[in-house]
Amino acid sequence: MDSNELKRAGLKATLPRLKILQFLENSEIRHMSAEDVYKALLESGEEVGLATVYRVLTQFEAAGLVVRHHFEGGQSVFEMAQSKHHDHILCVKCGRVDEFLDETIEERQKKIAKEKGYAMTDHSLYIYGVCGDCQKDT
Amino acid sequence: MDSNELKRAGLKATLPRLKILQFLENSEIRHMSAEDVYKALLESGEEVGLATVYRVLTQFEAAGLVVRHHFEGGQSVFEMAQSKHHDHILCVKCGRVDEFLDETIEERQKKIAKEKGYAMTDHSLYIYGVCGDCQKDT
DNA sequence: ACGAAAATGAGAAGAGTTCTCATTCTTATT
DNA sequence: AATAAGAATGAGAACTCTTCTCATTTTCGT
Repeated sequence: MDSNELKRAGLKATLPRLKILQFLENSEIRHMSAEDVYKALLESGEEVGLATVYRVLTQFEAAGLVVRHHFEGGQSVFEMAQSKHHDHILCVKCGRVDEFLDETIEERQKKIAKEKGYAMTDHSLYIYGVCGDCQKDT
Repeated sequence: MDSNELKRAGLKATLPRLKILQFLENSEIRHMSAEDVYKALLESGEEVGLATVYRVLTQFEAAGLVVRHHFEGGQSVFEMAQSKHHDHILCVKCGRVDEFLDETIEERQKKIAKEKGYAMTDHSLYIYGVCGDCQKDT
């Protein structure tokens, strides 16, 4: 029962929130825009307003349930929060997204922030390229 | 005379393009949105349409004269291309932007792309934090 | 089950950016 | 220097993504 997960996050267990959370948890696709979520719910017969999807995803983000990314292309993309932080490498041809974590890079970033006098709050690293499959397709 | 710079880039030396290029070259502020450029030109008495500013900046980007960044907040930010690549560290309070280059991080990224089977085309790294000045202001 | 407070849905509105198309400018050629 | 063809510009419409408004519905503690 996901309602407890919502309650723990300080959110009332409303139907739209439950549907969105379940959908995110069960989807094999890990990175989705608000529109993606909206359409997928529609197709599975669940009616949730688009404004609500945006609102709920923003609330989930604030609650730490999901993480928002700003991939190139302008729109926000969300994924279920995972125990461990990670960065992303994206295929510019097919849109595939892979994840990675590199401790050396993490360390270096902290070091740079310190050197520049910043109290680091966050960082985002995206590597863009052509994935193995797309390299084959000429 | 900047017109040669434009010609070298394969662009006709039109007045709007010259104005925008000169403005970018002479501005102390290095990172500016299309709207910033548009307004600054207006204030200095140079009338250039907003659509033209967007178009020209995109052309400059394609020609390698400027680099486009996607800082958080949705809008594109441009800076004159420099000889050396660099990444950015941004203050979330005052919007200040500093630049850095870390060879270790650069190397690691290439390594990760290779490991994941990607042909790397680009990457973007932004560190967010509170700059020294803003930490003082409580 | 009731009522106060919060959440939702539909559409309007807003921000940033691109598109359309009539007019103007650039440039290669006289 | 004048010309003509093609490219660039400007104004506003249009588009995309996202947030806001507000009347209606839902949630949840009592």
